[in-house]
Amino acid sequence: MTQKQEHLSKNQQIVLNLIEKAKGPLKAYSILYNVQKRGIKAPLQVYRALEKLIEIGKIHKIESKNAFIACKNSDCEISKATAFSICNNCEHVKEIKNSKLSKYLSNFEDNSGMKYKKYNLEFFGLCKICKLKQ
Amino acid sequence: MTQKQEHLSKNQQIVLNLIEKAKGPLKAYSILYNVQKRGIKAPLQVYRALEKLIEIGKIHKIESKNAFIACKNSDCEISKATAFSICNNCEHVKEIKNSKLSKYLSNFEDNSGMKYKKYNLEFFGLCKICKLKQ
DNA sequence: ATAACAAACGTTATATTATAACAAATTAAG
DNA sequence: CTTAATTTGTTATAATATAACGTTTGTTAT
Repeated sequence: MTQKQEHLSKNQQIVLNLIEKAKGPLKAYSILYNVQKRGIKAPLQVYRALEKLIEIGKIHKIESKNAFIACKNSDCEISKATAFSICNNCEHVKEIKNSKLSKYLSNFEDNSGMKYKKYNLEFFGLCKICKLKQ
Repeated sequence: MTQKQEHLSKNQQIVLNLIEKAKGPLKAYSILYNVQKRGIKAPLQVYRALEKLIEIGKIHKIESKNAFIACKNSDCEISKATAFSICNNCEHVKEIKNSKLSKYLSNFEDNSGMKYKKYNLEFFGLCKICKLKQ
């Protein structure tokens, strides 16, 4: 039994704490500004922590926003199947937890002869609240 | 009858020609270097053309790569439903044209009360060729 | 044709996002 | 304990993208 995900380093823990407390996805440099009081001084320190946290599935990158969000699903698993809903108006982002969807996509095959090991899906639209406002 | 997509401007046409000739996705600055002989001098000229071409559905952005690829599907439609397969080894990218998949995703609803207008899906794995090599 | 408006252009400067390279310190495993 | 692997700290720089401005071109409606 490996325990890769058990012990986070100091910087990794600092960055993860911040991301987990946040209401939405955070950008790398915004993370940097917010952890400077905790001793992290350079972008690279943040990016290295982010890289590791992504690798072990604690956070995900929202590619269309270059931002990072805590994993709310299967906390300690390496994430190779991610789906998000993104509001075009208020920018609210939420990870979609839907077993039918994930089953469907994990088993998806086309005629390319390619076996997919990982996917990332981003849905865009208006969230409930923004729909009412408009 | 609008004809938005009919007439591309000079810069838009230059950029589109290059992307359509390319074998894979191109990065913005690589596009820039390749169109300098045609009179485009600044990044912004490229980015503006890209923005327009995306808007009218002639090209797509591969978000995980910050790269741009010609649309091979419904050429002149504004694209709000995109799916790609990406080889982790050779970086080969291909747009997935699969009506079952697109129907499934276009009609997808979860319990968030959000109606999705657009999605982008990226699959990762090893392509046929790279699978053999490894 | 021409006025009025929108779209695209050219240009300079700058903002934002991310990585290279290297040496030192810390931690995990044999 | 000592070797290997990981993480750190640091400086510098690469890569990606947009702001702001004034000009030019293209469209539409008189």
